[in-house]
Amino acid sequence: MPIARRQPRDRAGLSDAAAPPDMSPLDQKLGFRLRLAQQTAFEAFHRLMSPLGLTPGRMGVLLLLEANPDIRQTALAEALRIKPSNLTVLLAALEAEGLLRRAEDAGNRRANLLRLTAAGRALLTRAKAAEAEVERQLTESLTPAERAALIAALARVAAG
Amino acid sequence: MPIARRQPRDRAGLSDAAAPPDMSPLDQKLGFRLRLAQQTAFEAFHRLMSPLGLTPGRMGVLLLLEANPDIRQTALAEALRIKPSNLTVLLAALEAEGLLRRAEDAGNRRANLLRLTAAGRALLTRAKAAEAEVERQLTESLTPAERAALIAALARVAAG
DNA sequence: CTCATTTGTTATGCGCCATAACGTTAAGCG
DNA sequence: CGCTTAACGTTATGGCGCATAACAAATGAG
Repeated sequence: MPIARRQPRDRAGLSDAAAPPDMSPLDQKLGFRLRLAQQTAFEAFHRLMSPLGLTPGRMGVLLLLEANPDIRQTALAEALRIKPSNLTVLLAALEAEGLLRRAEDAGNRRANLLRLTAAGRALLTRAKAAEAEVERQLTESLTPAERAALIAALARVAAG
Repeated sequence: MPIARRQPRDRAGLSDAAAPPDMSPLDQKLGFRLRLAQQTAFEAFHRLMSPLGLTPGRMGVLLLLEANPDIRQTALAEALRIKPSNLTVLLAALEAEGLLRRAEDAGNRRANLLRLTAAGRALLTRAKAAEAEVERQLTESLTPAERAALIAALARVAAG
C-alpha cells in the first residue's frame, strides 16, 4: 500500500487541467450581456430566415416598405437607423431580386420612391411567420411582462 | 374673408413633405431593440475608451487576464465567447503594445500562458474607471433594480 | 445664373464573427 | 516503441453591420 498518496485525486494543490475561469469581471456588464444576447438573436434569425434569403436589415426594409409605400430612401434609412450609403446596397440587391421597385419621384427627380412588388409582398407574408417564430424562441424563457419590460428597458438605453 | 381657403394648410390631401414614417412594424421587435441598444452601448464605449486604445474585445481580454493569470488562450476565448482564431489577432496586437505576455507553458509547449504586464495593469486601472462611466451613462435612465432586471433578462435570452 | 442643399451612390475601412486549412505538440494505444 | 488521434494555436478568407469621405445629379434660394 503506497504511503505517499494521502489525498488521491482531490486537487489540493495547483490545478493541472480545467479550473473554470473567473468570468466575474464581465458577467454584470451591460455591454457584454448585450453582445451575447444580440449574438443569440442573430443566430436565431439566421437559422430561420436565411432559407428565405433574408437578413435582419433586409427584413427591416421589407417591413417598413409595406407600412410606408412610396417612402424616400433618406426617410427609410432614418427609420431603420442605418446610413443612406448602406441602404443603397441593401436596396440594390432587393431590387435585383425583384422584391421592390425604385421609381423616380416625378416631382423630385433626385428622390427614389420605394414600393414592394407583388413578389416582395408574397415573400414578406412568409417572412412574418418565420420572424414570429424567431421572437418566440428568443423570449420563450421570459413572461410576456418580462419581455415587455426588457424591450422598454432596451428602448431607454438606446434613447440615451 | 376669403371663401376658397376653407382648410388653410391642414394637409388634407397628399403630403408634400415630412410625414413621419410608420415604424410600428419594428419597434416592438426584440432583435431591432437589441441592435439599437447595442449600437448605443458601442458608441458610448468608443467615445470614452478609444482614447485609451481599447475596444470592447480588448477590454474583455484585459479584464479576464487580470482575474485569471496564466490562463490558456482556449480557455480565454471560451470565457469571452469568441473564437480562438479571432483571439489570436487580438492578443498579437496587445502583446505588440506591451500590455500582455505570451509565455510558453513549460509543461505543455502547445499552450501559451497569458499574463498582464505592468503596463497592462496600469492601463487597466485607468480603463476600469472609464468603463464604469460607460456603464453609468448607459443605464442612467434605469433604476438599479431595472438595470439588474435588464441584465438578467439579457442573460436568459442569451442562454436560449 | 450661381451657389448651397438635398438625394443618392461608390469606395474604403473597422469591429466582430465564422470556417477552413495548417503546423506543432501531446496523449492514447497496440 | 511507433502510429494515430486530439489539443493548441496561427493564418487566411469571407460575411455582416456600421461609419466616413468623396462624388454626381437635381433642386432651390438669392
